[in-house]
Amino acid sequence: MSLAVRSLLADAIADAFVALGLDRPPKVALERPASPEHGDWSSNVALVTAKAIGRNPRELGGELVGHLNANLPLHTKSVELAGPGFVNFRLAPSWLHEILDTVIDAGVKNYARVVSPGARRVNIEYVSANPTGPLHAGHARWAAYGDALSRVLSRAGYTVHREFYINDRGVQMQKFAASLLARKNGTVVPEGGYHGQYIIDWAAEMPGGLDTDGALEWGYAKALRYQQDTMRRMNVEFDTFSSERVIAARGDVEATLSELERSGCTYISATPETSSDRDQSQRKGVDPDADGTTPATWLRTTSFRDPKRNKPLDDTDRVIVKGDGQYTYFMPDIAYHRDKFTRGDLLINILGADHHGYVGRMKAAMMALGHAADDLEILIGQNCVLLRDGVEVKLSKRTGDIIELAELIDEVGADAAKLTFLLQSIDTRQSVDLNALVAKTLDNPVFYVHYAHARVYGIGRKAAERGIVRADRTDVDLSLLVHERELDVLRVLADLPGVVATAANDRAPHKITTWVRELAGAFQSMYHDCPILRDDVDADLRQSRLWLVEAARIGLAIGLGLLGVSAPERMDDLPVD
RNA sequence: GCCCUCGUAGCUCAGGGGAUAGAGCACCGCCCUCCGGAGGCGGUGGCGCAGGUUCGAAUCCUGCCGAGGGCACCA
Repeated sequence: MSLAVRSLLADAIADAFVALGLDRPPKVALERPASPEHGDWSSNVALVTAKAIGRNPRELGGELVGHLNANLPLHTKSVELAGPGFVNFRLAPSWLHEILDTVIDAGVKNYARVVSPGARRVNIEYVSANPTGPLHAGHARWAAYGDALSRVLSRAGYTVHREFYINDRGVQMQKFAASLLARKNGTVVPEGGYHGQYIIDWAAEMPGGLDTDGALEWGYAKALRYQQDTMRRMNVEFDTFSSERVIAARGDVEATLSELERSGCTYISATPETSSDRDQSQRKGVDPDADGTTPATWLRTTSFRDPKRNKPLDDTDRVIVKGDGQYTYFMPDIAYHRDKFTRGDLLINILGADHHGYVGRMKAAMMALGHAADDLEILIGQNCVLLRDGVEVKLSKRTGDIIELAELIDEVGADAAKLTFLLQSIDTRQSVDLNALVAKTLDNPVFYVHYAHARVYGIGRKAAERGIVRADRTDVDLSLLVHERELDVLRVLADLPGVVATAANDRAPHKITTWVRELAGAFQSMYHDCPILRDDVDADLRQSRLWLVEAARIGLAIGLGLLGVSAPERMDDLPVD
């Protein structure tokens, strides 16, 4: 596979340094140049190392090239010096035939299954909507992202546990129950209640005569079932649904609080500690009359530093037990994160940008519990803007203006919905035009990729019709594949292991989307220019092309699988022309 | 005021130290005696501004401008 070629060439360069009487370079980078004129593989090693050893980069590069040309590595046709000192390798197509062999040997199950250096047991929490209503279209981005990231990390050697947190206690639940009851009884929805149409619909469904607790339990069960059903219909999976109630009932909150207290990271005060308090290491006394506030228990979140930025993780300490003895929402959340560490050594949370302020304090809390700052990774995604007729649709359960995720899936299907949300980085705000997504589905990129995959099966069906059988690979001469379009497909396939590694490392599943679209494009071009089943195609060439098609199928299936998108064998609803 | 993310083609976005910045849509040309044209080939068109680091910056750093989101003893 490409990694094999890469390390083979890197070793050859390192050997060349030694042969020239120089120290072996600490690192030899090799990359696939953007322009084919720069060869198949390129190294900047001369540029990087020249200065340290007091040499001119072009001169050093020239010597390396000279040695490499006298001792050509496997597959290498020639080595050239270019630009400011790049060492460029021009390879024979045989390196791509080797890729083809590797892809077919490894298959969908094992090709591009890589082991990341940082791979470990990871717990990924995503979506985690409050059980007070349906999932809406705004949740879709996190569902698609969390699901795809889980798949990518898993292929990169992580052991993945997927999790959904249910906030089934607290005032939101009370408001939800009160809103249902108000609609049921025809009274006015209370201040701060939920106004969505779904409340009206659900209230009609709800049995009569329930008290607040009864309505709460009924509504909770309804919302949870509904959300879980929606996730299933989107093919988004979870291993665990964690209930705040269960965690609290187990006594985890108290246990966590006393652990924090024992750690010495808490203090009791009416106001947050100031730095001078700390310098004098004195406790601020109870100061009840300052402005009527009573003392609370604080977590010293400001005393932990972010090692990456070398800055404090938080700019003020945080209350965990209020003056009235009640926990803040933060406290049970800490207990939940503590619990998650039983199901992973690395925690990943996927949250919307509106939760950004929460990152530092939770990392600090985990450090107070003895974890490293890097053991909790909070991935903040920018929110998604939904447009209808070019106008932004505001989503709010409170005001009642929501677009249900279930409806979105009804209209466009799970695949189109997911791929749409996986087109771009979560660092960028995404605009999704619902009209375009729904009405112009033919423009949706999922169709292009699906079509490529279905076309592979189409070729298979056509071959069967014509009685053409693919021979054993050992009887097929893959070296007949020399057409640029054929080699392009193999070049893209060669990139996949690296793409998987980068996507995992950067937590960026959209890189898989970019790649799979590229493969689909290379395949379509190849299909157009390289006939396979036509009568005028040489029988041996046909056989090698059939194996190339199989490799493309494997790549498409892996890519789609990593995105959680289906890989159809035929396209059903062809337009009527 | 402070913190986070983003500013790349008319639009939606890739590219996130490397040599001539890519794709889709839109627009303009071609290509159906051919394996599914939901396709293929080509063209027009772009890194917000100013400094800095570097052999090399769309990419890293600083400032400014612009967009979005945060800064509770609410959840």
